[in-house]
Amino acid sequence: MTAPADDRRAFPTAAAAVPDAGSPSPASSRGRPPDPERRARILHAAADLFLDQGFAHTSMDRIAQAAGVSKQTVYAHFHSKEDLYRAVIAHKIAEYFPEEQVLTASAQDAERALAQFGSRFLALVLSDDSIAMLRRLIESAERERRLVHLFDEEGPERILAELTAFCASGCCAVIEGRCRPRGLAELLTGLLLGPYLLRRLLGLIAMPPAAELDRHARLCARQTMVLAEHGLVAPGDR
Amino acid sequence: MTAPADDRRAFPTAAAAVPDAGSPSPASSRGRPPDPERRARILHAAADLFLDQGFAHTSMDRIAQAAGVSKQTVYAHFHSKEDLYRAVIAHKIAEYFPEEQVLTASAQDAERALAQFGSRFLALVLSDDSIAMLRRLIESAERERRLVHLFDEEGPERILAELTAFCASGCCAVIEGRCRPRGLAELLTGLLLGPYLLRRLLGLIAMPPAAELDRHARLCARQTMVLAEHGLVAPGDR
DNA sequence: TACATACTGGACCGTCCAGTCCAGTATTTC
DNA sequence: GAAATACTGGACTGGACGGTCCAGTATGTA
Repeated sequence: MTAPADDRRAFPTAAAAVPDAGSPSPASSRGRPPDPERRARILHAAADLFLDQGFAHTSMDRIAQAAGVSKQTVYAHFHSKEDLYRAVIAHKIAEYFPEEQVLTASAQDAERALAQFGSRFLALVLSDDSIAMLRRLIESAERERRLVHLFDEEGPERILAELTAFCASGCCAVIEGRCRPRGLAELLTGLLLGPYLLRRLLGLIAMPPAAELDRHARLCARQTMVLAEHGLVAPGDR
Repeated sequence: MTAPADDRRAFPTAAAAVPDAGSPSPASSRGRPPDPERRARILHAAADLFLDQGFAHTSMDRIAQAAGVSKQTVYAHFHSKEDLYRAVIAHKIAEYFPEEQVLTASAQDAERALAQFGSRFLALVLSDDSIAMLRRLIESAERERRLVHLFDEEGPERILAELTAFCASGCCAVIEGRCRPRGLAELLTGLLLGPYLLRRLLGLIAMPPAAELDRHARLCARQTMVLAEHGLVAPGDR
């Protein structure tokens, strides 16, 4: 049910959407061209291994083997292990947060729209793949500041911006004027993730069933509306 | 302002409060006894290094050097690198979550008590040391299930249980009967951590100043009360 | 004093692994 | 076909590091 998982062929294009930290030498147009299919296989294999074993526990030999490619070829496509790691994370970020608009502005009423948003948000953020990526991002947070910022801009910030725009739009007349829309967006996402995020990161619970997430999302939407009506929302500038 | 940091001498006793995964051979009472001071220094140095470099990036030589002790001595006190790591985390857990009762049941009114709890809770959980430990716990979550469960029982679960007990007690008459106390406790902690936890884990923000945390805690307490009055709290059994 | 154990310092071993080299083969452009 | 580049497979290097060994010294108990 989680979005990705089947697109082994989406790599070349998707990877281009991101500051490409990989491939050395632009190469001339003579001779045999590098095989994008191989590059994709390497990236895919590396993603699998890095995301569930972590950087330190994954060897380049293992990646080459899993990709069905010689180690030399891996190094032909990516300068170093760290480069490959960065490329994997950057690619995953692009993969998890597609351009698609998440909030349908034409929703009947605000609460319902927020609940729908909540369901999709939780399904995305709490998915096995997403949690694995977050784990890796957190473990290398000190060493990979750039990646973390890239993630923040492409992920949380973009989603929050969208949600904020929705809250600020005429769509939810009830809310307007009562509180800063950004604060409202942060409140909702906080409520949504509260009971799950840390437990999920620690591996204490599995991905909850969709029905449960839906129920929770509806509750959170309701809570958000009530708090907004009471003017009980923090200023948006955290 | 964060609780620990000064107690280099508290180790021997504190460490005993925890399932001791370290020291080999109970040893007879003859001959020179092992030096608890050295053991403490090792544990302390290891904690510093493990917590801010991570397991993989910390070598035993480096720990021995930082502790001012020979490598052999390190191995005399702890069977292996993993054992030492476990001992460090276990010790940190005991250090961060002291027995002391966090909630003063004699508080004037419930909301005020919850706000006070919130302040202390945030100061504890968001502190640099605590965040570093959480990072390590998350990064090794797949490999160290036992540690994670130990953490959960000694940390989050105990705090939640305390908070739940408080919510269930006669102290907050407003709330009673309206909703499950456990659900209320989870709601409050979720609201408290929402805007901070992930950003902190990712290193996107520094520890917020106490004044800000206080303000946030008061808001969360208010929000919790309002939601409770509306019966808008999830069942406690997630 | 005799014995047992702890500690030091440093050499040492085995392993793992990132990254390189190379000789040969496959593909593509000119 | 020729030149250029990609890919393979495997051997190889160099360094890092967990863990052990040892000879000598310190420090405790009987």
